Amino acid sequence: MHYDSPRFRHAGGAGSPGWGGIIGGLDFVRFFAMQEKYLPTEIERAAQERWASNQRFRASDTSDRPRYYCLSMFPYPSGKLHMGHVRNYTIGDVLARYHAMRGYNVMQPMGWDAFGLPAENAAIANGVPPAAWTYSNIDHMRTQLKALGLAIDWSRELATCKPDYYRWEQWLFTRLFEKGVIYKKMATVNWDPVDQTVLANEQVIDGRGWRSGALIEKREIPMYFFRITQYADELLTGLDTLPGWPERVKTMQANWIGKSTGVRLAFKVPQKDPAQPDELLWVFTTRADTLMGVTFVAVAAEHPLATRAAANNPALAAFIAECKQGSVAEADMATMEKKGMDTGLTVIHPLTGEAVPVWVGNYVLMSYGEGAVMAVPAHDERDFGFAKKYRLPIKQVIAVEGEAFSTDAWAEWYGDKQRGVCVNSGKYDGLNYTQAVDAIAADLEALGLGEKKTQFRLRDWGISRQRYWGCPIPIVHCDSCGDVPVPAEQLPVVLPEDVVPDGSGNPLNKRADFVNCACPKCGQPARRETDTMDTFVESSWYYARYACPDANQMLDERANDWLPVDQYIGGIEHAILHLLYARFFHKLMRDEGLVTSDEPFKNLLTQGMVIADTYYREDASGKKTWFNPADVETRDGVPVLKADGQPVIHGGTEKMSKSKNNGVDPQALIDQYGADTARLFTMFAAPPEQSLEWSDAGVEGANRFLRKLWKAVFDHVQGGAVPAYAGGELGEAAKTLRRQLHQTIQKVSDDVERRRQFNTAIAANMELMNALAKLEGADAATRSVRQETLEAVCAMLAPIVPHICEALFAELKPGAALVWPTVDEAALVQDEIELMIQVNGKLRGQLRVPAAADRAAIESLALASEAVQKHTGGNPPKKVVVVPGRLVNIVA
RNA sequence: GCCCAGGUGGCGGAAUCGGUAGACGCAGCGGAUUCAAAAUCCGCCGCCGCAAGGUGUGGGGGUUCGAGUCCCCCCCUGGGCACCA
Repeated sequence: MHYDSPRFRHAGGAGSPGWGGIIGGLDFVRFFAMQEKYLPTEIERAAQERWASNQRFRASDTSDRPRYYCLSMFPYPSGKLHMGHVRNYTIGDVLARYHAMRGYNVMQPMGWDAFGLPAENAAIANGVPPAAWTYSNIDHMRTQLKALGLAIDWSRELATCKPDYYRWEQWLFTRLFEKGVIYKKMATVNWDPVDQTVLANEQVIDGRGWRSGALIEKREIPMYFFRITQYADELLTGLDTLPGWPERVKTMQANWIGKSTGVRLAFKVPQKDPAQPDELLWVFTTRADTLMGVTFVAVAAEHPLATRAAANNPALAAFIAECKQGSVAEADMATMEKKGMDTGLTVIHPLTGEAVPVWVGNYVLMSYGEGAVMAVPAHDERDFGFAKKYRLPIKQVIAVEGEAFSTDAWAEWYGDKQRGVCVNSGKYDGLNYTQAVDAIAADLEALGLGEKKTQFRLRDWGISRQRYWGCPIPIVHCDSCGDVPVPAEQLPVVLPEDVVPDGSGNPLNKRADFVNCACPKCGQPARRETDTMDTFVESSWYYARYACPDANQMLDERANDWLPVDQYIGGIEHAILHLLYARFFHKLMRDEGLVTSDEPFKNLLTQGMVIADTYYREDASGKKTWFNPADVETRDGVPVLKADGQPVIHGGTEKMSKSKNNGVDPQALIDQYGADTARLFTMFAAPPEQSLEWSDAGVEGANRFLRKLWKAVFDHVQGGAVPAYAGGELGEAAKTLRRQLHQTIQKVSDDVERRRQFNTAIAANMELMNALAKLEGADAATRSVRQETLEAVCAMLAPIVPHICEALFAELKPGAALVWPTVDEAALVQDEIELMIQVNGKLRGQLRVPAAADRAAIESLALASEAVQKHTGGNPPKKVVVVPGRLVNIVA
């Protein structure tokens, strides 16, 4: 190959043309001596070297061209790229390159979400420090990303585990701590009593620790919290300002925030000593209209009333201890068997004055709401089941006309707010939901025992992690001054990188050089906080840092120049947590004067999951070992490990992840077929938003198409240079092909720009190429149409398969810029169109009519047609439906 | 359990606003080329049926001249559920 052939010219001299190379048109000279055979490895290496040496993808901070900030969610450096990454980053690259072809100043950065649990797990398994493991993974994955030929501005690369990144996060933490946006309170965690460590929810399997197998306990520990609930309303209403977000994501976020209006009310707790003031047990309910149907109250195991009752009740104490077993995950809490025990205590109903028994329920959580709930078994399905199980009374207080209530079984209408009317409720009888809630709330308020209240399901964001590999929380604990934030001039609090965790607690606690420090306030010896931050904190602001990665402050004015992100692309699994935290953080930064916009991401594309089969084996202790699908084969319908031929268990089809070891490495695909084939196949397999069950069947077809494209251009170029069709008489075949070409440009533009559906854009180009292959003739006019078509196909596919398209385009039109093709409206005009004929909605024939034919003409032509005569027996139609351009339906 | 998606040939998928179901590709089958194979090219390809035709978009019901698309109920798969990221 002649990479330095005489035809090769460097664009724009020694400067840094950036994406401007495309606009300037200087970059697209032949950089590759064309051969008949398609040689992806050579072409891709040559193209990538050119892009790197020209700094083609450098985004300009000063250009006056319109900007387009295209961001894909940064990866966790788990070791190798998997197909989910390839899909995500190719989608982003297609949009970035498309906009560059449209003349935008594009920024597409990349970085590393580098803190996190897998690095500690790897350390435990292999004895390698998380830092070294992470940096080596980053190096490998960067190489893999570069091999994909992504149009990334690598000068903006960042890694969240580097002090020059996380120092600003610590700086903001101290500001927010002083402002009261961050505060400390107790929170419940999974405690492994054997390993003496806090476990993540994913490390608790069936209520046991993943390594020790020990029964997990719930433990209360102090934690720092972001007051996200203070922004709940804005996070909710802000969704309405995001038309570029998928509806499903906005729905999920709105449901997660869960704004509800209800009534907060109190039951009096009787005092032994009447001189004591009344103690109140508060609950929140959205169904105050059913207050007269309350037959018991349930409190959390940690509730003070429960603790008090258990003091002289060993059975209750034992039950409370049982409730404290198991994980804190909501999915576990919601699916476990509902259990309870009577405390023997009663409280006083605020309106009736009746005594209501207090139960401890394992499904009530202390940290959510008031830690207590009122139970109305007749009108809440969960309470109904609980009451049946423990033979508690069920009192109907809502009736629906025409429906009969029975305590034997639950019926949907028992919980119906719309149709229900109060009964057995004294003065409230006959009131509907709204009227009853209003009346009861007013009465409670008059008694000082309640008021209407808006409540959110959203809880404050606890960010303390009892782990080593994370951003240190910049707090110093001083015996005399309390929790003291580290002053700005002492930041960053640097995490030592030579640590190897062993799975028992946070190793930072054993590092005297880290822990021991002087109190920034009084100078006395003090202890540094050893908890680190939730890694969601780093991923909540990285998008802003890309705009000014070298700033000697958290963000500078360049952040506002680039933000909000024009297009964010990432997995649908991030629909709630990451995207909600990032939106929240953006508002925190706004309120600190760091950014001016209200929302970080203008448009969002949520990529569907790439899923693959999971396989595992279980040892005697129940510990699972996961095997990669690449190492498993099926023999006689049974999955077995290739290495030993012994069976493995199929664990379902799930998103590719490190923990389930079902990530498929794209490297083999790239090595065998090249990056363009990998990119084309990934985009062709399914539309971006749809989940994709991985299979590489069909990769051959993608590669075959690129070889055909290469051959078509090669054959055409052999015939000598010819300008693209610019006007003049054409034969019927060439004219038809030109019409298809411009229909394709129209369709593909819409697919990429509006629909973001690249599989159909590719299919349309394949169809066009199939049609082109059938176009015969070597006359100048036909060749000019062929030239026009090949130029357009290379341009339309360039965002998807950039290496081959640039190489081919440089052969077709040396020195010219790759720009997006435009539709020639004149080429679209048709004289005749084909209509379908239906009789009673069934397809019975076709009809060719002049494009200008009116309804009456179409109707009479259709009625006269053989198909209609045959199926109606010549009888006059009852009705004729004419859909212009589509069909005629005769109703006989 | 709760919230959000999805279910179309042997397979991945298309059908954009209620109007030709199965584009495009894979696999398969038949043919050409070849000493042979690979590659390439041409043709066929939902199911039942010799055909005419019938039937068909997870299942059941409904609206409509007409439903993969809209409405109701059910089943299955995937994502999320606050310490995987």
